[in-house]
Amino acid sequence: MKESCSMPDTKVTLDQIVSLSKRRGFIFQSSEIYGGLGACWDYGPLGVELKQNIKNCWWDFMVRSREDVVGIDGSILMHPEVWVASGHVAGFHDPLVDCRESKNRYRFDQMLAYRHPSRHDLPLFAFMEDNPSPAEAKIKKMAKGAGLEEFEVIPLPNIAEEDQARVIGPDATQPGTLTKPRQFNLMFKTHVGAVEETASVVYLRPETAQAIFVNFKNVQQTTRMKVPFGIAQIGKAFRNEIVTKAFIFRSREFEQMEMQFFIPPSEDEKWYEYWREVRMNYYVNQIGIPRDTLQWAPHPPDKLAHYAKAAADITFLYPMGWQEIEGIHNRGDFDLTQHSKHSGKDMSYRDPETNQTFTPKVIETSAGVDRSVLMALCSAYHEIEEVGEDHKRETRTVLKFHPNIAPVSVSVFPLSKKDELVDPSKRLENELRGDGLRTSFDVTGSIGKRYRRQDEIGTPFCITYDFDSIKDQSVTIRHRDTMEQERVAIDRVSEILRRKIREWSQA
RNA sequence: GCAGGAGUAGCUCAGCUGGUAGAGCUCCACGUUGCCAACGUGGUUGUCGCGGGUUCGAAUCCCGUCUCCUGCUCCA
Repeated sequence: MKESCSMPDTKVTLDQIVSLSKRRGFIFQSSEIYGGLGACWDYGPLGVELKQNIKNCWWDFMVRSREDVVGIDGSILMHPEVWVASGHVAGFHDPLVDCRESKNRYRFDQMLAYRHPSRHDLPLFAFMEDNPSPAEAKIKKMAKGAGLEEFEVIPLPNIAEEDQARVIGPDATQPGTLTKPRQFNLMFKTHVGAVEETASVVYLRPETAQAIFVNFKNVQQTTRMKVPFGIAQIGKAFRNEIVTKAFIFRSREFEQMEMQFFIPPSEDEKWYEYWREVRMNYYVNQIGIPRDTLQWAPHPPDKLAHYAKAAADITFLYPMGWQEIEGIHNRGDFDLTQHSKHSGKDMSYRDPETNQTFTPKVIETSAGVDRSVLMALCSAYHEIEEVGEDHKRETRTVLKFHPNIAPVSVSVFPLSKKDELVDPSKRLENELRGDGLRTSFDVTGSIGKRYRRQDEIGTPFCITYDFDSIKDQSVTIRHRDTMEQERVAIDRVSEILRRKIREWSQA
């Protein structure tokens, strides 16, 4: 019997997750043999199972188990006008300026500058349109006798090329530290049709939500759903991120799990509260994330997105700190109103009971699939120090996945590779697979090595078929988290395992 | 985007001031063992991230480039 001591304080690093992901086939870098493509990742055989389980979990919870939510699967390419209506065309094309001195970045079109009309020996003092005071303070110090009232204010984009070198940035002390404005197109552009013409430009959607909004009427009328009800969707979205980050946390191609819940205008506070609670509980109970590694991050009113009335993020304690895993937003009626204006189509809803007509408001829950995968990996990762009888210390790496998301639920081993054990254990595996369990089978190496392999990919249960099994028709179930073993009859294995998985959350 | 660090076997990494690549683990086969990384024997694996330059000769020096990590910044 070995003693084990868990070390929950040992912080997992992103490097450990990246290394394990590659070693065991969870996640590979995209196009690796060509040197990789920035911030793009491929899911391997175990990774795709984990990801699929996470998506299925979400879909079952948000759609199939509820009467008031239905699903859609919208196309990635949409009419370009959709992104004008949604505000993305305007919001995603900001010209930006960097300051080499202060390391700040500014919206070029929001920058102004104080310029002296005649004194070319003086610098130009740039400032943001809502905050002129730092520039004014600098003028007092540096203007060599010229008073503030002598300066004229002009937009920075109107300043001549040759004067750019004299500009002092809003947070800089030296002139000439601002870069030239650069246009960032955060939406991926492509063309419909084989011939590239301006008229054929379309975008890869930067969020899945718009497919839901533009289909609001279609879905409502075909399903005869009554407000309040929700429309859910899982799908890919694309953003040409300037800064990618932290493995699969922020990539340019990613997958979202979104639900837009349509409600009467007066009920938005109530439903906003409701969905925040539902979504937080989901991570704890369905995915098995410890509550103390999850936290709310409300958006302060001045930082809200252009569409949002209120918003809060669920954040998870990743190796790189607290980061967003899901956003719950009160979008108001912004989206339906915008699409109604731009398309000219009526997007309002008539309540059959009150006969009132209104544009529904929307509560959005928007979660990142890839971020959830990373969260699952980070949260599950444990290194446990084992001390053997010979006092040799060794580290056991265990992914403590909730069985709902574990890529493999049960692995079956014959104790020896003799046919008399291999054949019946193989039959047992097939039987379990037939009962809907995700199974694997391993005959190679020692039994201990096989347990450790399964630990490392997070398989919650292993079953060993030994020489006694032939006589007593029983096998050993070995538990990943406790390493305990129990002897059970073969014809009850499937039922017992499925019960353990079902009751896992309550355990 | 800025600053710093790093890219050598599937993984972790060594390889000094230039002399045509190495360890541990993993993996595979056979034998042995028979419930927690066992042992023995044998075996597979590298365009030293990529491109160019210097040199008789480059993993090593120089230039460029790509990718990853960390911090800052940004984020619908």
